[in-house]
Amino acid sequence: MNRIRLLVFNAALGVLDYRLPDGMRAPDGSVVMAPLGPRKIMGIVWEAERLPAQEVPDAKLRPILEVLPVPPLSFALRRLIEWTADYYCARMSSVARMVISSGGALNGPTTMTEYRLVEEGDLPDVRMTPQREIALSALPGEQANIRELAAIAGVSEGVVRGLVSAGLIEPVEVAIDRPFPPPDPEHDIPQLSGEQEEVAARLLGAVKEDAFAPFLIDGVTGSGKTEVYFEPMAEAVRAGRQVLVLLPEIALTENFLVRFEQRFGAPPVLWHSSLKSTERRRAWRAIASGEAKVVVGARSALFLPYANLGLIVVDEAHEVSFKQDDGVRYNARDVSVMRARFEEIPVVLASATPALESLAMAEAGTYEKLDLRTRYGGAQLPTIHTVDLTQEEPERGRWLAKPLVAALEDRLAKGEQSLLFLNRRGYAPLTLCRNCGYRFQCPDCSAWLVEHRLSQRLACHHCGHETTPPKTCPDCGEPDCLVACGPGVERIADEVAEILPDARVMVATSDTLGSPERAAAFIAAAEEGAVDVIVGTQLVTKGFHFPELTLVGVVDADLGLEGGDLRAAERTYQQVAQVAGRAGRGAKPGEVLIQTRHPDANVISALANGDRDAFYAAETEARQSVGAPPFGRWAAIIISSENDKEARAAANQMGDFRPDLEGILVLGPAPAPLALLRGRYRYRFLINARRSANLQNVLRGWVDGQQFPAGVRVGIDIDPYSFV
DNA sequence: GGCCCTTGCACG
DNA sequence: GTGCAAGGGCCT
Repeated sequence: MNRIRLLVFNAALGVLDYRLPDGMRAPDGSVVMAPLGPRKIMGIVWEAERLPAQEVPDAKLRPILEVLPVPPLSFALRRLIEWTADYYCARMSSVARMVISSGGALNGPTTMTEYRLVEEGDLPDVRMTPQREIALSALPGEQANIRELAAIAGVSEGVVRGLVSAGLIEPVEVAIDRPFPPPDPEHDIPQLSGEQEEVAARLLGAVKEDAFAPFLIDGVTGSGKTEVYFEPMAEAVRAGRQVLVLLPEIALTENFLVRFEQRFGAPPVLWHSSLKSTERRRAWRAIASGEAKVVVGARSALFLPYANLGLIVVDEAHEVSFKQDDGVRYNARDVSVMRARFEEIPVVLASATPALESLAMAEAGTYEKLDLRTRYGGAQLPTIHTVDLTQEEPERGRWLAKPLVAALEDRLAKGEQSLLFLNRRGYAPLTLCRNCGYRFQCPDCSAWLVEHRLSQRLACHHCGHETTPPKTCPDCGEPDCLVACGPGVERIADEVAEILPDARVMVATSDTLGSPERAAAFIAAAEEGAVDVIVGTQLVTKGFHFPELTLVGVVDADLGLEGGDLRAAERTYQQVAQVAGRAGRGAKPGEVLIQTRHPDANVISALANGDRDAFYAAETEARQSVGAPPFGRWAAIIISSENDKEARAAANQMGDFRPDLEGILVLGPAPAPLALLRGRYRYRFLINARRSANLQNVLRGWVDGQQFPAGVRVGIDIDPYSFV
């Protein structure tokens, strides 16, 4: 009997045994289809001794149906799946799902059908409807499958199908195995500075050695980190190996891609969540076959089945967006290092403001730290001043203090660019009724609706709920009584337009730069000098390089210190330092003005004095005193249900069985700061543990030992970044 | 008795 | 996750 064990793609089932039919070969890591009752299920062949399963007699085993025509998942990737599931208390099947993230890539035809609008000219005469009009105006230039087109146009699939049968949208066959142009490592080798050359040479050596080696590039903003890590990438490509570059935001890739193409003469293979299904299949197959040499992706690219990975680079490694939730709450920075360990290859974390955890690893000698201390091309680091808002209070309804206004006027007169940073999308974070005090709140979340004046809507930033702002108060019925409270980037842009009527102002947020095309257009406009003042969120804190930008204004440096961030001080430091780094990257020196109500706070004074070491020292001490990372560990447990009573009862029940162990402190249950999110009521435990404690085992034991009603969900977040 | 809904469990 | 069978309540 040829028994095989499968990790199946079903969270509840987990592991099932099957029979391998005679003559069929399925080595460990093979992706297979197996029968399950009347249905089919996908699974991965796994080493039986590493995957515990309930014993089942031979007679009950059914034969698997087929082995899918893709390379088996490697030994290293299987170990990574196991490690990730174990460390983050996630199900292995959920992690495996991120590997097989392109369902269609595994089998099926090598062409797919996409649809696009028929060219002008020979349009058949058809009945027009409002929905069809919307589709026709939204779809020029788009080509995708029906579901994706419907999503792009914001109409139902039926409308798109109707247009297909009416002959206004035509099908196009697209081959999914079209090759990607290979990057040429010798295309345009740059002239590096002495300091850059040294770091590049060290990394290049590591790629040649082909062994696990974690590096931390600690380079000031504008020091040319990208050019430095391009060289070991080129070396890996020369050796026929694949390279993975992780970037925190898609909006960043545009600028990155231009530089990449200049260096390598061809674009890299992209991987991010907004790829269309054909693009996704094509990239997945090229990655699995080894044809994709350089993959540039968001965090989800980390779990792809690279055939022959030789190097991982994590740029802006301090970024919090690397820690998010795609079904599994994992930190891409940390998992990258583990992947490199299993693959036995070098990994490079690059940042101007490394996380305290990363610096601690470097200090302990686990990571090799490589410093870039000077800006490339002789540019100077900007001078930084604080503006004390308690002394220089802007008038009511205004947010820019006099010194900042004067500096903006000065730059405009000189024809130089300015950047105003405020980490708040939209026009105003709260809208209320002047008459009765009614506040617009999301029906599904405990959060205010944010006014977006450009798009004329009130939106919840947590769940996506939207309404159009009414003319009268929904509570008291009073007309013209709604007032915007507090600033968002749109409001700051309005204020700039009032103060500087001649200035060309541009808002840069995920709302305005959401797509790669719009991001590219923004960058082009800024580079051409077609913009005088950029008002942006964290999206503009990194990655951009505008030589004429000489002034950076931080509208509210205290904003990040509020709210539920476990590393608020560090995050504020990083954001402000990063955005400050946008100033004076060309020949002209830069200036940074930080508006704050707490100029004496540790973070702010460290920023103003350019004294990073002082900040990190103070932060280290603060973390040490409360046992926060890297000195201790945090975990969060969120219990949620659509029914508040049920959620509270479950949380209290969890509380009754809280672990009482040396070295583990359990706080809670308490309503989570976002007590209602997407219609679910949420309660939270925070767990602080000594490094030596086996935190994951304790949490698993605690959670698994309990039964809850069907509607209750319990989520474990290891190394959480926020309280919410 | 028939019908519908909920619940529990198998599914390898 | 999903389908099916068993059990219970309630209508005809």
